[in-house]
Amino acid sequence: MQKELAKQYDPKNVEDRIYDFWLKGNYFHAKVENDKKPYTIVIPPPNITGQLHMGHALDNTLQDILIRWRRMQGYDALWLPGTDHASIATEAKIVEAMKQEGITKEDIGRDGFLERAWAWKEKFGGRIIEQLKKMGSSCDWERERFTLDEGCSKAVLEVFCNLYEKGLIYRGERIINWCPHCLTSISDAEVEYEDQAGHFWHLRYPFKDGSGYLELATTRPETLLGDTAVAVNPNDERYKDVIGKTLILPIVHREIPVVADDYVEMDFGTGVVKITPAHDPNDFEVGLRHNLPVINVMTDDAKITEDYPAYAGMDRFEARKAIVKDLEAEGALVRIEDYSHNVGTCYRCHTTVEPRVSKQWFVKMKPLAEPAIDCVKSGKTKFIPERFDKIYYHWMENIKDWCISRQLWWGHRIPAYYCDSCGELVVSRTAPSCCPKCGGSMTQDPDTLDTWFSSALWPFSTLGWPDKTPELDHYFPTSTLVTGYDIIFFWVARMIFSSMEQMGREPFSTVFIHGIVRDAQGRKMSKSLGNGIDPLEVIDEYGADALRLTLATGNSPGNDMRFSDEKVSASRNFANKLWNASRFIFMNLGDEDIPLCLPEKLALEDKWIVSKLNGLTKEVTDNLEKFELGIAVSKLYDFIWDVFCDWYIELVKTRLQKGGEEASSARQVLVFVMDGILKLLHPFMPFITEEIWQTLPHTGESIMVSPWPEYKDELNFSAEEIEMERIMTCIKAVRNRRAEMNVAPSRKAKIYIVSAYRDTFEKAGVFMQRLAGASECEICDKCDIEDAVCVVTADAKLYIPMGDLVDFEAEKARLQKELDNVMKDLEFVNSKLSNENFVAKAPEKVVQAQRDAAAKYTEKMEMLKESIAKLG
RNA sequence: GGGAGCAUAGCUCAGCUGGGAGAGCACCUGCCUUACAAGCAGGGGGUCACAGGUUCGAGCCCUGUUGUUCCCACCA
Repeated sequence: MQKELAKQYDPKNVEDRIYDFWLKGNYFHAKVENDKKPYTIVIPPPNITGQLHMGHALDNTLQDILIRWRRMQGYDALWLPGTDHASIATEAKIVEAMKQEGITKEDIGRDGFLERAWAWKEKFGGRIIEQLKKMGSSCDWERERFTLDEGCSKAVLEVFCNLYEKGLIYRGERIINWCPHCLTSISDAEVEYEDQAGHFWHLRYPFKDGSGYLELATTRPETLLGDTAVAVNPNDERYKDVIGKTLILPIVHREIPVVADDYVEMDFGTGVVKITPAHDPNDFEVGLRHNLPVINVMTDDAKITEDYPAYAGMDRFEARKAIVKDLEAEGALVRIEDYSHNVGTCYRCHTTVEPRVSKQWFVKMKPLAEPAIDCVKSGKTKFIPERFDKIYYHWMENIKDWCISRQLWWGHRIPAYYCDSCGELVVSRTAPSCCPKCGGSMTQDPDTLDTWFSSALWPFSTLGWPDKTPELDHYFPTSTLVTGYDIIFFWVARMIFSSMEQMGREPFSTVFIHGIVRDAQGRKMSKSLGNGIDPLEVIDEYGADALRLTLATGNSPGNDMRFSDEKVSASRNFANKLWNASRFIFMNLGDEDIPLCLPEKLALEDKWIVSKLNGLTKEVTDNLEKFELGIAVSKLYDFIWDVFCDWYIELVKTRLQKGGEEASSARQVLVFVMDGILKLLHPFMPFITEEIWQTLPHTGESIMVSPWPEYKDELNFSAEEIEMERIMTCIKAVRNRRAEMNVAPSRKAKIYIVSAYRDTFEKAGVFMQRLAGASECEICDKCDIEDAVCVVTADAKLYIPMGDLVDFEAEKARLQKELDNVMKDLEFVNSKLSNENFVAKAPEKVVQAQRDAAAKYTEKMEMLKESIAKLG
């Protein structure tokens, strides 16, 4: 570590050095310490792919803030699954290693979905780990990857077999959402609906007996090929007589029945619906009820099958055109209507999904949902903010079975095996050598599991489950899950029911939900819009600390936030301010050893700042306790900039210049307060605080493991706070007046102070000189100076003789205006106090506050009147 | 159709359990005051969306209205 602060704050420099320092010290390694209270945060795995986006940056930042804070509080804080996820800067290291190895983001895969993690490890993991070692990393990267890979696979296998044995996993023919582009099934949660302009094609199906037609409408005429019935509502008078009759399906000329089913709504359209069990979930249900045949008319990639030679091989949308044309030729098309409707699309590629009948694996959700609902209802798991409870309940209560099989090549294979000769199905933790029934050879199901199936096990699979490990014992259930609200269904809900089922208890006690990061215009960042901002580029320009501060500032739970360069730049400016304040302290340290405690004799301003810091410590801790990170950090920002830099440092400059005992105690207080500030700020801005802390006098090896400041009653000096603020009010008032009168700062003038708080203002002389342009200060009982500007505060009257600068008329007008304002204030307060209801019903504290205010205003009014009278 | 969030200064947003409205950025004025011009001092600027209600007192609580964003479900 260097022993001096550079003149210029350079985030890159600071962050590189600190990062290396942490790595060499192995600070990121969590050890299982059973005598310490555990604090565990669950994190999602996708980060390691290097496909970092702002959402990850936000996740990481909030998680890291909490972890660092808890660690400083003495918890055994672990960030799952890693021992090495220091912050988003970790990602920078990985990306750097990738660069060195010539591995591009494209090599890793375009999306950064969870599945890629395993592919990533297999293909590039080793090389990147080697490179990281070469770059000086002493971290146990291998171990982290290990938990990702083998450990989790074992857990997945175990859970799948458990659920199967309990009858909670079944294989069956159902309608599922099929993505013709990805060529896989997707779960309900993975379907995104979007409004699309389309048409309503009104068709008529003739009766077989020639007795006319039934008219109906469809938005997807191509599915007509698979129609196996037409349905009406059983209570519909209009169609009472046609139920049971036979229709001729146009074009195909197949005979289909008219069935009655409650599913049909009488007042929508004509009240007649065509039933295509193979291509619509509702129709499929109707089909089951009426024993209708299921006719699949499309191939995997949504082309018409060979069974319909006229359209075979046509894409579904081409086929639609062709079929409409043929319907028209046949006279079956009545009319076309414009219609806007919701179309389901794949959340990855946004291809229109095709509902499709196929054999898939499902998890029975009803029995799993109940304990999961109870888990939140009973408060074992709490959402922050609370309103997300409702969303969660609603989803859980209306949940359908979860389709978990995917036709993708990456991911965990389903541990199901089929006999090649007799078709026997075996689900097993180990591959069976032969069929238990006929002894034939067996083949494993080629399907893989939904990525969220394994992610749902994260809170315990990463801790070594199903083995009994000390980690699991110590850290489970975990403390906090930090994630965005967009992921509640995908991940959070599934972790809860999986944990309830497998572990018999909640996976975490708190779910801290944040919003999503939007661009400066409030739009969602997306690849198609090209408005995504790469956090690594932001870090390059402003530093990781600035980015973290930006993401933490103004972040209230559950709410979205906008991201803009201006905000990061403001954060960087703050870092710079802190840097310069530290430099100031550093420059004034001298050669003597500064003990890290308060001096015995504290001046007024010392007590003021110490007391303020003490209060801040309590507030920030309380805010963090309530997950109000944004509020906590803005309080720190205000304290550091306004209170510490703009006031305290300025207040002690004179003492420092004077030297001797007074300077020495000032130095001690400066170091003490700065130490507190740095610790409170460390979770938010770890790099710069560590760098500064290392340079200033300190105890301990790293601020990361130094104890979190605590509120202490004996450091509460509320009387001195009030006293100091009386002086500050005067300084502000004088500055204000001088600015109004355009008095050059270089022009000093004597200030006479008349006040009942004589003792206080006896101490104010130096401050008035340095901060209020006073040449000297005199406390007097009464002031008879002519030609003086008069400044009045609630506690004092200050006279500044400024000779020819004083325009008596203007001065009088100013004082009169001030008097008017004070009288207005007084009137307002008095109106309250004269209201009997107020005095009777408001709490005594509030009433007393108003009485005090009235007294203040009266006093000030008297002083102003006196001054005006004096001016003639 | 069901549900949720948001509406506060020109812009982006804070405002904790109700006690005379705040920050950052932008703007205006004056300052290179040996930590900092990425700065310092000062200033202007708000009917807290609208209408009712509860209360001694409402930006905050209740009801309704409007605008806006999102989530869920889905009628062919």
